[in-house]
Amino acid sequence: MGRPPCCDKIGVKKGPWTPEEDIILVSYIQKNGPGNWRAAPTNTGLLRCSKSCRLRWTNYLRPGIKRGNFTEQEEKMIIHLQALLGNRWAAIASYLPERTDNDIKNYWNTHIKKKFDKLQGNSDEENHHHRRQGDSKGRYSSPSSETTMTKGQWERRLQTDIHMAKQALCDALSIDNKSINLPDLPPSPSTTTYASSADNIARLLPNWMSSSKKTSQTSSESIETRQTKNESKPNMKHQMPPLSVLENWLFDDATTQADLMNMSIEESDDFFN
DNA sequence: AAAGAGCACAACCGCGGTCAA
DNA sequence: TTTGACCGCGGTTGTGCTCTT
Repeated sequence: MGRPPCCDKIGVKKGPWTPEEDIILVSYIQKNGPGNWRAAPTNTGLLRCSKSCRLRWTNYLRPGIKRGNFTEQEEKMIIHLQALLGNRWAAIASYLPERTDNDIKNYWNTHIKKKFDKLQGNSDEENHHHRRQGDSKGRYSSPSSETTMTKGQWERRLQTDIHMAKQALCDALSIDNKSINLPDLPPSPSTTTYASSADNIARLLPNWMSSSKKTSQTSSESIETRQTKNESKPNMKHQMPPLSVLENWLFDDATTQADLMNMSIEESDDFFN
């Protein structure tokens, strides 16, 4: 069909958000809740497209977002979840509720990927395993992109990767179960720039915390504020299973996929040697 | 102190999925 | 069944900041 860009209207503002714009958007969401982004620009008078409003909210203004450096445990989680899920940052972010998918994606691209690049040539297994993740989109979302691979082969390869990733995640979980519960972490050092601190908005809007449905909203509680309106529909990001569920799935699922695993072992020889 | 390089991250772009008419 | 609109996601880019020379 060819959809025209959503932001090609004349007069739609682009670029960094100003504090004033943030306040307007937060005020609007405070009244109406997140969702119905289409109506946000018209109802608020913001010269922004709906997409930009949604992105600004989800990546920055939303309560409960933790900023600053990633902890070692978070990094470990990201690495293993990425191995498990591929570049599905939103899904990964659902297990790190205080981090946005954008943050995780950026962190992966700027930090973790470099670490693996450095390891190239030193550890074959690591390299094979993780380098393959880099083109996961092509492999998983578009099997046809590999010209010689049949659908069956592609599915088996996917199962193989899932199996390997599960093993890796099992290892990580058994190494440090504490990390699963995302214990209280010391406040991360926030940067000084405006755009890196959502607390600015909270300060600008003193009623924000108190007038929301949950009166005393802590960082973790704020996750529940996402369960509003539009978000009643199934959405992995907002119906995040507890990590114990992930653990159970990891261990229980192993039996149900026994056949596939056997198949995968043969396949895996091709991929990891 | 200045200039260039590299880094970090906010924001944009384009595509796919979903749903209603 | 088709079409169009909206939403969400992942990849990519642009820009400001920091580091190095």
